[in-house]
Amino acid sequence: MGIFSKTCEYAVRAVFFIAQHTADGSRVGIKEIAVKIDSPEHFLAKILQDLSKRGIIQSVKGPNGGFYLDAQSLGRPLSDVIEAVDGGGIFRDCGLGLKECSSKNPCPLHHDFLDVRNRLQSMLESITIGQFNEDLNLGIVVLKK
Amino acid sequence: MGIFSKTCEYAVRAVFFIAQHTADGSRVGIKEIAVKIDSPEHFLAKILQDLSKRGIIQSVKGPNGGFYLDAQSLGRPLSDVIEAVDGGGIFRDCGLGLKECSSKNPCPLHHDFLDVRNRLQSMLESITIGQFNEDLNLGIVVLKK
DNA sequence: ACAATAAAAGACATTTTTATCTTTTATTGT
DNA sequence: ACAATAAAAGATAAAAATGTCTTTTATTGT
Ligand code: FES
Ligand code: FES
Repeated sequence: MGIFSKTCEYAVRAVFFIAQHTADGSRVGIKEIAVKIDSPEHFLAKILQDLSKRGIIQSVKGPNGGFYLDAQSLGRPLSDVIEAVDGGGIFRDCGLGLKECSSKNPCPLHHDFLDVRNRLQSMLESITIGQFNEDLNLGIVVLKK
Repeated sequence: MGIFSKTCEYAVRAVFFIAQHTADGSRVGIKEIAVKIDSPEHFLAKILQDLSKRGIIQSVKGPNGGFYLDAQSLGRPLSDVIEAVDGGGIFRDCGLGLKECSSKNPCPLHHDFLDVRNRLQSMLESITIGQFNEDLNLGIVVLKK
């Protein structure tokens, strides 16, 4: 497994895809998303249901329904998606699994890990979901394979 | 879960503990290790068996037996333990789970992730298992709680 | 040789993650 | 109202990670 859970990877890829395809206010369906980001449809559906309940993404049922992002969602930092799915532990927890991670009670890796975690966090906090669209639309980045 | 699997966390904590307690050539038993690093004994036994087979740590059976580290093992970078347990994916794989992670086929996070991964890797490669002993012996770092 | 010791190995159980399928509910256009 | 649509919700299932227990093998000291 990578840094994030597979569930989280699907979530981020899906959110990017939704952002890219709904900038104009339209919606995109679960089937298309699943195919385009290469994820299992029904599993992804669960993930998006959860994100929808949390207000990270928006959805409407029925004809022409689907998932989309409103202005507020587009303005969220990507870290919100990560936290919603995997929790914020990755930004805070000890790399060696110790319960209390602090400078007063450091494990051998504490200080170095702090640096890595902070970098990861600030990177994911400093860019919004919407901002990725530019690169996606320019075709210089990709969401599949 | 943190950056590493729980299995990997146990492994690293155990290796540190072994290093600290066998600098003089003695051995330390699985029961003591498990208690001191707060891990399930039999599960940890499996992990250490594997590390022993791979030559990352050393072991001898029988009375006064146990686990220890020879000079070569003490000189290994910590990244060797991580790779043995979790594989090297964490240093190489795409943060969004794409199969081919490269600058020619980058996901939206590729460049930022590259930086984070490289930092993590160089940090884990640049310090040897034995080098952690100083801090451990000085009591300024800890392996439990 | 023998008994004690401690890791290695094997078998099994639980939990979490990942995945699939079916039914229900909300929405839309006619 | 009605039929079509698409997400929400529910029920299972498969796979992987994590954890426990028992038996076997190698080593040591006597
Ligand atoms: S105590 Fe381990 S990373 Fe802080
Ligand atoms: S393609 Fe995603 S991190 Fe490289």
